[in-house]
Amino acid sequence: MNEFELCPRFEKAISILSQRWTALILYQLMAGPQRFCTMTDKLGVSGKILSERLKDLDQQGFVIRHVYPETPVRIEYSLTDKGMSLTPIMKEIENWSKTWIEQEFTDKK
Amino acid sequence: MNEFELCPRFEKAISILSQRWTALILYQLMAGPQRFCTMTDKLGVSGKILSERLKDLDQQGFVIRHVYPETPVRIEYSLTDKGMSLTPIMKEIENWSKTWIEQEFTDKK
DNA sequence: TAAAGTTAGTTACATAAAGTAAGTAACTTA
DNA sequence: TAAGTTACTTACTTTATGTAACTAACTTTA
Repeated sequence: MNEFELCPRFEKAISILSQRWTALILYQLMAGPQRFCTMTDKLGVSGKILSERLKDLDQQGFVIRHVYPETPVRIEYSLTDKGMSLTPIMKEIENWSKTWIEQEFTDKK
Repeated sequence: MNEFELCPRFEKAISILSQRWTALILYQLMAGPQRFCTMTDKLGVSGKILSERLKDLDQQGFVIRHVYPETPVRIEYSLTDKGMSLTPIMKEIENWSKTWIEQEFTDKK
């Protein structure tokens, strides 16, 4: 009916990026390395989910976890090259939202 | 701590695109107008969810529903300008996946 | 004319994912 | 010794998704 077929790599990319919170976490990290509590505060994500996502993103090679044995311990998460490589996608979404997302939505949660 | 703040429009864009199946449905429609059963077949999404998503996407102005009173009835969904405007984002994701998604994943569901 | 087929859904129920809030470990400061 | 800090984890509730059967409206076939 249609010669157009879903590319498995595209599907996989979408399945990663469309996990709830994942894109926002990666976007947040594009501003630079950040610690756990900063991210929960800025994103409004629970510790439980942030913990899960960072573990996944670490395993998938998007994020690195650095431990600084200060007092109290400081743990920073930062993007790998793979994580950084998503920047053009995020910029494209950012750009799209400026044209197509109504002002009204900027007041809503 | 950081001058970088989450833009509400970006957040809204992400919340739309990261709904499960939504991005794949929009991507699929970029190939041209399609009917309900074609989409369930090609995407592997259940009728229940496809129905929900198409209703939402229609209300949000991404998709239009056309009824052709043939026998049996033919209903086609197509993208509006707003739906089409997501093409650069999809292309960017497609492009990213070619570099960063391993071949191994192309065998997995 | 009754039975079966078609498309585009909906409904009821089961499972998986996410949200909430309290708890923990390891350490320090008051 | 009590309270504070960060980075989590655990137990429980709510929401979202998956599965499979069912429906409406119409037509074709036996």
